[in-house]
Amino acid sequence: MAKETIAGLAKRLGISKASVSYALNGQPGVSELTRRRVLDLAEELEWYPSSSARALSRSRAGAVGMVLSADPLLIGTEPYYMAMLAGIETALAEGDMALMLRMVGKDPAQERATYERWAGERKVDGVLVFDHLHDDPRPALLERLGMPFVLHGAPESAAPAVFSGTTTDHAGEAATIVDHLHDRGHRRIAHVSGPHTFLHEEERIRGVAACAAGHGIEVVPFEADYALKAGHDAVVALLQAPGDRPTAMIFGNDLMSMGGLLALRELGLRCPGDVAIVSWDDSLHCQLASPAVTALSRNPGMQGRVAAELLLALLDAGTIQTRPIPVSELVVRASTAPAWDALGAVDAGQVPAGGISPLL
Amino acid sequence: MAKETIAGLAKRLGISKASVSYALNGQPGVSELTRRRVLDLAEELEWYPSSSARALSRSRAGAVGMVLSADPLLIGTEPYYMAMLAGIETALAEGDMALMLRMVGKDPAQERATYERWAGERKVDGVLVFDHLHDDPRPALLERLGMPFVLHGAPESAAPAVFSGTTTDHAGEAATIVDHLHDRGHRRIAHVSGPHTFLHEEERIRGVAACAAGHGIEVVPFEADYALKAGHDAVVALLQAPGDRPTAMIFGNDLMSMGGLLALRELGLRCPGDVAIVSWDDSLHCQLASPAVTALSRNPGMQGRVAAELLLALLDAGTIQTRPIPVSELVVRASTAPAWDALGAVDAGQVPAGGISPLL
DNA sequence: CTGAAAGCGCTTACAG
DNA sequence: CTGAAAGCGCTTACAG
Repeated sequence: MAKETIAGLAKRLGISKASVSYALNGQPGVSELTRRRVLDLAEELEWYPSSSARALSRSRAGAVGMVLSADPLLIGTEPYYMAMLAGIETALAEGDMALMLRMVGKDPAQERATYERWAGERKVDGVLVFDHLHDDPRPALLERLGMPFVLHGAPESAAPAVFSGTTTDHAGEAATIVDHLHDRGHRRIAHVSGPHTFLHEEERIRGVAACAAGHGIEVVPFEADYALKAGHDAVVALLQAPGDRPTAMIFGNDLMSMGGLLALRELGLRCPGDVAIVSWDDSLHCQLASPAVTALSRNPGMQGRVAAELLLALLDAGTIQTRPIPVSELVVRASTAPAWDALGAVDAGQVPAGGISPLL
Repeated sequence: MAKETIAGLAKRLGISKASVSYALNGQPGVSELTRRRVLDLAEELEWYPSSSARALSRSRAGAVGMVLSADPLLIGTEPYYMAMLAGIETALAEGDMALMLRMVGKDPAQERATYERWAGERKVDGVLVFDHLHDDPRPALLERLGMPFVLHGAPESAAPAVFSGTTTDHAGEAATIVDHLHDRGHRRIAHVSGPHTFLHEEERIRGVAACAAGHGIEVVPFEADYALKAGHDAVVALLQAPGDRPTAMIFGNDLMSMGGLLALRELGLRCPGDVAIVSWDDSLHCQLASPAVTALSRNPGMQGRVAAELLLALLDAGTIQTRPIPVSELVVRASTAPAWDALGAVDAGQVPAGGISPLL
């Protein structure tokens, strides 16, 4: 069977190609009767218009691109990405847009080359950009390429009105975490962040410092790189440093939190007895750890959905807008249990009463 | 600046569109000098041929599709998928093919509808199909749609020569696991598998049974659904059942293994002292657990790469072939430590000496 | 080796 | 409301 085309349908129905097209696209110019006949025939034949022909004549690819630029190892172990992808794809599908995914290592040149090529080939109609960097070159590049984009996770303060993006209240998140640690009696804490090149890490650091200052809490900052090992090494370094040691530590993601926990065990320290832990990102890892780790639940699926919806609005209506990501919620677990509660859980690996069921 | 086209380049160079096209595509029909001039100009202008125009005239989309059909929750927490995606995308990019990703829930109708639409719209040139089912309707559907595909993970026994696919030696994997447990002295084991609708689970069950029979080991089969809770509940059910209880358990994936571990803790049982555990899938969860869980390392990234390469070969040359996935390796950890080694690690949560460093 | 022309399968003014 | 025609930007026989 030869592939059906719009011309074939037209001939079968004894009408013109134009009428078929109008009928298919819900445009005026055809009678209701004709429209129904076209639609019925298309369904009967299981026929769909060719996407490339459509793309060519409409000058619209019908797809949105996304470059995941991170250490493949990190991407594979960070549940964050997959959950966000799911949110993005679901929202795009509802808007009848396909998702084109490209994974490159932590190589800015490749990400840049991908955008240039996509723009040149008009392969995608827009892109989703993540992990806003300090002095991020990507907005300017995309602007120059004429490629619509949405920047996810810009700080509220730095939200420029010239392009679409989501914003996160990093200071608010920081306050949630620091307030909690203050409540638990901590007066000296360490903050193991991700690389300072990420704008959101700068904002978090600022937020933690500000809130801690208000409480009279001392903060020891420590820059790391989101890897498990980095969390481990940070703890070792922090605890070997001269001076009072911190009684609590904030880690920039779940992987580093796990590394930190491992280090504490190695050093024979108890969590939360000797050092409490908070993760700036929740995941199954935090839930399964012993002790389970208190974490900021950022709902990556919903974040992806919001970003995707902004891009759809930009492409459909040219609407440039900024939308705040709903505030994250702190899920309190055993790793920051108050001393008296923690008695039964200080030994890493002991499960505090009631610490399991919420998972199942 | 108006968008450049091939006609524009031709005019600038004073040659015909055809020559530009030949030069661009490395085809004969142009002098080396002309070819160079074309390529140089394209690079200077940062110009790329329109993908939709190309797709239309070549009748080739330049993209490959993949539909991830699983519980979003599972997908988000199963590192397996992301790692495989990375392998797939990398291989496709090398073959100059884009990856179109669609995520639908565990809904066969949606997966089917996606294939029908992709085929009708000629949106992708081929698809990658995963999780071979018992009486899987997808091969026949794709065949009918004329959509090239590669089926990943068919059992070696059931590898039909009519379409491309990768095969896994499930029986071999089963033997690796069962042999190991036999070595450790286990004579009664439970096998908590995924749903029997998956062909690979049937094969695993058969393989475990066969190998166990050879060793005189008794196997208690138990069907579950890959979720954390399922692993937990399986353990509870298995240990409450009358008769001798198993001294070791095999879980179909890492999530169920974690659930199983939680259940053991709840029940006050020791691992591996009372019950040893093996996971039929490795991941960071297995590595971080206490005790760390012995697991079959299946290298999802490489599996994705192999499947993608088969699809590229099929699309480029029409080559239908079957390729075996290299055998998986068993990573032995504390959860199956021999009794004497395990003395220091029986208490879930205690870290066996040397159990941490390999991670970091 | 090069040029003029048809074709890929749609969409969209423009007349009727 | 309908039809004939041009156009989207490439590729590819077919003559020269």
